[in-house]
Amino acid sequence: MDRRQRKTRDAIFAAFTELLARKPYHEITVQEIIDTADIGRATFYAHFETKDYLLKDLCEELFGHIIDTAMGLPHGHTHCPFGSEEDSVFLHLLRHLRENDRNILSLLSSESNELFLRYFKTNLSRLVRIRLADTGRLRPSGLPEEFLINHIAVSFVETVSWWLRHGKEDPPERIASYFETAVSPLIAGDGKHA
Amino acid sequence: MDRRQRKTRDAIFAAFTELLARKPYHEITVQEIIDTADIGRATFYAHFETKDYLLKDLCEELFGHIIDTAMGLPHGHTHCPFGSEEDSVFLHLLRHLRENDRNILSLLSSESNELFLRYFKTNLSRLVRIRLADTGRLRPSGLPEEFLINHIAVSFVETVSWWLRHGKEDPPERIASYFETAVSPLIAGDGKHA
DNA sequence: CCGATACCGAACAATCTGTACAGTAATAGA
DNA sequence: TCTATTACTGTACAGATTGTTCGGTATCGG
Repeated sequence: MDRRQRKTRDAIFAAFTELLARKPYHEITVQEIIDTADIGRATFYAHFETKDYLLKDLCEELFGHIIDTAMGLPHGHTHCPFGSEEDSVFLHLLRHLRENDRNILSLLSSESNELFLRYFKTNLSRLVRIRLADTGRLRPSGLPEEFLINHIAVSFVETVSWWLRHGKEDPPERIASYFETAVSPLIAGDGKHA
Repeated sequence: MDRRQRKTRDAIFAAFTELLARKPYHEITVQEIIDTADIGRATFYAHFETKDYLLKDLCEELFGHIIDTAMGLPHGHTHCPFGSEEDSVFLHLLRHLRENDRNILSLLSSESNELFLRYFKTNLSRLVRIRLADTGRLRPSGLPEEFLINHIAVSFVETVSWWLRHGKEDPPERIASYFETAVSPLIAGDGKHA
């Protein structure tokens, strides 16, 4: 990809991210993004059809990347579908988030965080689905699979959201344990492993 | 309140609700609302500062009403904080929702349903908080109270959302049981009552 | 019946959007 | 290095939307 394109694209993402930290999404105008990124008007529209598509592309890059990384992780060697507390994917995700890679934490803490939490959830569902399918057996809860996947994904996203709203100082390990406590009763072989 | 005001207000709510069933919130213009409600431009702005405030007022009326009603319900005579499956507040809520009172179901099923689910959650948290405080004891899960309240509220909202996305034909009783299965492990005395 | 109040409808400036176009600068590849 | 291609600039533009103003009319409550 042309170096100019990359620079412009990055400048737009950076400007957009910066603005999102200051004001809600729907109050940000394309004009502001253009001014902040210091680019020509036509240039913006050469890259993104609209502000909504900009958001979409940004989210797909961010969460697609994070989740794909997590999907590539080894699935753990324990009998627990989600791994023991020490090496669960979720703990990995929390640790990764805390590093504020690409300002993803800022976005998830912003006034428009719901937008990002939604994308987070969508991508996370993929991961949960795979993990459940891979490791097979669920506790016989009688819940439809899709319901369960959704429930777990949402629970994690809400846990992250709660983390950011409340004690950001809480270590990822504790947050992960909250999450596990909330959902582990629904998962086979993950009852009380510690 | 002046009869004229009520009529106008209702007309606006009705028009807004109708439009929301057809297109997402952010694609609806004030002009469309005005045209659909068949009122003068200045009249709209005499009632609502902005489209956002219209949404806010509508939601507060809808969910405030529904939750207040539910809060007024007897808290059940069983030992279960949330009542047995047959008379839990949540089952009540599901039944009430199914009646599509004031088109609340349409709104929760619309493309902009996230907007409404958010308000739903906010109001629901109030109810959950009260119920938990009233009936006292939680299962000793070690989770912070606010975390637990949020988790339960979100789980219910997501359950409703799932209900609307999937089998709308499923009876409220079954949906309620899904919800109870998902959260009851966290609540004292509500483990396996059936 | 009458004063108060809500509505109408048209007009208004201000803002934002998305597109077009002609000129300039940077890039990739030979 | 040279060249054809591609991306960016800057301005200008039409169209749409917003929120306000104001004189006139209709409806309400008492």
